[in-house]
Amino acid sequence: MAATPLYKVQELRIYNSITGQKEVFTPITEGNIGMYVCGPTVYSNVHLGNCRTFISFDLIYRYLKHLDYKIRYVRNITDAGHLENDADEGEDKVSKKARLEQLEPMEIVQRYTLDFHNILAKFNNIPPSIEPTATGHIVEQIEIIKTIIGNGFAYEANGSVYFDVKKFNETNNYGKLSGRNLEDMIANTRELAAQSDKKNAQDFALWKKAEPEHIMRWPSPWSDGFPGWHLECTVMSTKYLGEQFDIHGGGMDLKFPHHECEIAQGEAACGKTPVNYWMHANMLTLNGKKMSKSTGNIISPAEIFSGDNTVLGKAFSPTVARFFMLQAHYRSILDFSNDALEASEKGFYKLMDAIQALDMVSINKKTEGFDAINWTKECYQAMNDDFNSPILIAKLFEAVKFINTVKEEKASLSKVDHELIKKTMHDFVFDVLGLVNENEASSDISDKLSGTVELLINLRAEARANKDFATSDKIRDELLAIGIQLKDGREGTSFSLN
RNA sequence: GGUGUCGUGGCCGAGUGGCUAGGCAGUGGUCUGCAACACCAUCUACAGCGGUUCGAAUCCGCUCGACACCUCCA
Repeated sequence: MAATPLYKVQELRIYNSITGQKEVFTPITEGNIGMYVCGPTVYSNVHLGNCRTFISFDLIYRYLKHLDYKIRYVRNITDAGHLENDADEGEDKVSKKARLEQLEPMEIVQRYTLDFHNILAKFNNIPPSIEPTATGHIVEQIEIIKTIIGNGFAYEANGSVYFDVKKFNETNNYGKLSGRNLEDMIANTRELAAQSDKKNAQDFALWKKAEPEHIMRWPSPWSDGFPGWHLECTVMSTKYLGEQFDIHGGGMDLKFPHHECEIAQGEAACGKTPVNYWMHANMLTLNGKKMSKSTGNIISPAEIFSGDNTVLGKAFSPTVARFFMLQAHYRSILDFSNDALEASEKGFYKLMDAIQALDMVSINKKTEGFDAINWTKECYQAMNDDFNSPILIAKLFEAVKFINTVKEEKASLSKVDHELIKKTMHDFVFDVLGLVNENEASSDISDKLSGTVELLINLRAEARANKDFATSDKIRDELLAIGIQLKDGREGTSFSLN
């Protein structure tokens, strides 16, 4: 195996939500990583806010792979157990949608799982290693409930099983992830509804007895019913990654109660804390407020791609939307707007143009005006500092400026540095950031297109040589009108697709 | 009410004790037949008020404002 380049040996630091600090990342097994990310509940189409979280973790997944870690990435599909409302009163989200649309629950699940995969593929997300479903792990969920009851941290009441938070908190710490303490929570809760089977309002369901009208139900020692929402993640992460694993991710809004409950379940079942590094991706906002299905403050990926929404002035490609999101750090709130997206789009094309130009610049004996090795190191430093993609992108634009200067023949570039810049650019832009150069789309069409445009460029050059500027401008302007921009340079005319 | 995060220039968005963030937009120039692209130069900042410090956008306190979680959401 080749020697690891120096710039890869710098420590990777990850902000751990449970300690509130950036920590040096040390996997349980050297060279291997287990990562679990909470996936969607498939009862409706994903919106752009959902996508941001998965794009954030796609960046993380890609970078860890790039660092040559062997990584198993597990992301679940919640197809049962996610209740509409309060755990005592609510209806299962999938069941409700099925009832409303008069479909089988699994038809709902299939429809929105396909939508989810389709949209994430458009954003060029890499699929996870394993994508397990809650309904595929009912048996395991029943087993772990038995274990938790056996360990004394859960109780059965009227066919349902609840996690005994108060009991758990006597020996463990319920609230350590979200920074709450149980006494405060108890002091601040309203009186329990009279019909509740729970001992305390903080207790959460591990198993729910199904009401007669409830369509999704499975037999269990306690009742015909269905598992609680928090349980599936504990079961599936344990099954595929072990009782303790490296990284658990999800949206910031899952920190409490969902992830807090996962910690409690893991500790109650296995006697040890399940996760070493908790990572939370922040929200995408629209009009300064969180995108949220329940408030309707959302924009869908399909609307971005078609431009069919009142806040949008035009359509944007998936890769531009992805680039826009990666220009903010995953832990920062990002506000969506048409202006911000347009700014990102222009920057994105500038980046792509420079990468193309890199194939055409002239090579000299030595490099002047740029330290390619140091620049490469800085790119890694940015990503090693808790996956700081905005700084990485700022660094990439430093190279863009240099490439353009070389193109102008106002700076020189050596063969060795040319290769390094090219490799670093490609590694980070395409492999790590996961961007797609739309100019190089399908090669067959692309070849025919460039042949056609070359012909027009030659005709225009002849016209210009004859000072027939009416003809030359017509060619230029009409190509621009259909999205092909001609660029006159020292070496002749090139073009790009806008 | 409880817990937490944040307030950066026209817009988006990094940084977090002294050193240019970056992108978009603007202005002046170079290039061009005119443009576009590109390049060079340049302009708008760290919510407010105190404090610590040789030095604070960065640390501390207060005030104001915003957001998130505490019910479902990535």
